Amino acid sequence: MYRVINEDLNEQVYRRLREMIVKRELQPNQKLIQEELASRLGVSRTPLLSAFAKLEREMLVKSIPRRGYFVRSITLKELLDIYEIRLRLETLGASEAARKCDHSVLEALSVKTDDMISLDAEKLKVAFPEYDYEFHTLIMKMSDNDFLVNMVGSFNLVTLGNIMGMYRDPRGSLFEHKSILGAIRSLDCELAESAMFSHISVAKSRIEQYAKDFSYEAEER
Amino acid sequence: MYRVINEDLNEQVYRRLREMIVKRELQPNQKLIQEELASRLGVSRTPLLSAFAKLEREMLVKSIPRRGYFVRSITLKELLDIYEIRLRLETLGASEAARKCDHSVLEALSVKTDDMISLDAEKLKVAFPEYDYEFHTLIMKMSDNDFLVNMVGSFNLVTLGNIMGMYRDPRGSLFEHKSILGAIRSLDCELAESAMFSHISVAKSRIEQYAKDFSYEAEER
DNA sequence: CAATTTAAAAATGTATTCAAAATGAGAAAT
DNA sequence: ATTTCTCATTTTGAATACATTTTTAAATTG
Repeated sequence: MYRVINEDLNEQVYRRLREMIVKRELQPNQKLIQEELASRLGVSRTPLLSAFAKLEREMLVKSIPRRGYFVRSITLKELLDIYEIRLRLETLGASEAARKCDHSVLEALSVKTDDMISLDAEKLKVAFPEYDYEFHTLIMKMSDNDFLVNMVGSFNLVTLGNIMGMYRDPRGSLFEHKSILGAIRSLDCELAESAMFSHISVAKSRIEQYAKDFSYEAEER
Repeated sequence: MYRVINEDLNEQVYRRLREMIVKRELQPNQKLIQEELASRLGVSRTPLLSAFAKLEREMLVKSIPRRGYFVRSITLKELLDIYEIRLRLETLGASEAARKCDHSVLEALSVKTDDMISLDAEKLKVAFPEYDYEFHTLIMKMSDNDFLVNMVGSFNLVTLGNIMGMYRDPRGSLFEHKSILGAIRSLDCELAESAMFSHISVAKSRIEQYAKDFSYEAEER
């Protein structure tokens, strides 16, 4: 009676695998041995293959025919390429979000942001990545452009898996988030767009800086 | 001996299905009966399911658990949403293409464009869609941002399937293409970006106009 | 001892099978 | 005549089965 089945195994396996990759339970470049993974997840290889197909299209996994599926690793160049795209897409999203602003979502997000600000440094570091993903995703949702939600979602996911542990000061990001939210609240499209632009620009240069300092290893393909 | 196997059945089936959808051999909203399709393509349902999974992620197909897969139909709103995204992404691509210009690709594309211009109206109408897809794809390839190539490719595909037969005057597009190519040839990023912007803007308003004139049917979801 | 060959084991790609759910046609009831 | 119910048929979801290829490790060779 209470049961809701709008998710089949395919979908569940897909979500779980995605999570395992993003959280680095599955290492970059690691081969995904089908039997092993399937029994680990308690399913057969069949739903696994559909999940691989989806993950391949969002560049989280790579297929080499007859040799198997591998967790895709991202080079620094690719990470910056993604930021270049985010810079274009998320500004569009922010602008549209300001136009179609849903205040209940907006206020919920504001509260969450304030909550994060009041956390101590240690807790913040742990909780930030997931919050950050949600922040960006929800703003895209406010734009009411499903394609945008989809694409930005999968990019942020790729980003997420790759910048874990290279955040500098999450607190700075939080204040940038607040100004983006402020612009959306006042329905100012252009301001929202430029606030988002500088937010992502900062993140991007943070990565460039990090790459210089710690010579981000460019994994071969 | 001559055989090259870097494509498995999954990939072949995926490509073929994609083509069938874009070329309207499979109608929007049509249910994809697995056994039937599988035997039509001469494969089992297994590779079909992987193909569905990929097509679902690029929004060409929609899954309703326990009921099946359906060819996704695109509403006018969604089509315009896609154009909004193309406007952001392809401008980025054009700008980068001008920065990293590969002259051999550029000249090949220029020749092709001139060839199109010299076709008579009837032939042009037939040949244009495929050429147009190639034009936009190759420019993204010149940008050397794989993610961009991927995303724009799948969007243009969706577009392609939906604006077939609603082109007004392909010849106008061709001259816009020439000015984009000119800007890239002279390595002028900003000019390339703005030329691409106005090209896509024109296409977008053409669609808006078409929608007004012929009341584009907004298919229900 | 390194390089090559060979044979066994493991893993992949794909088809097949089977249980559970959805669909559809006809019978019964209102 | 329309709705509801029943049951056979179709279709899906997911596991299993099997042929082919890849990997591995041992055995052989130079």
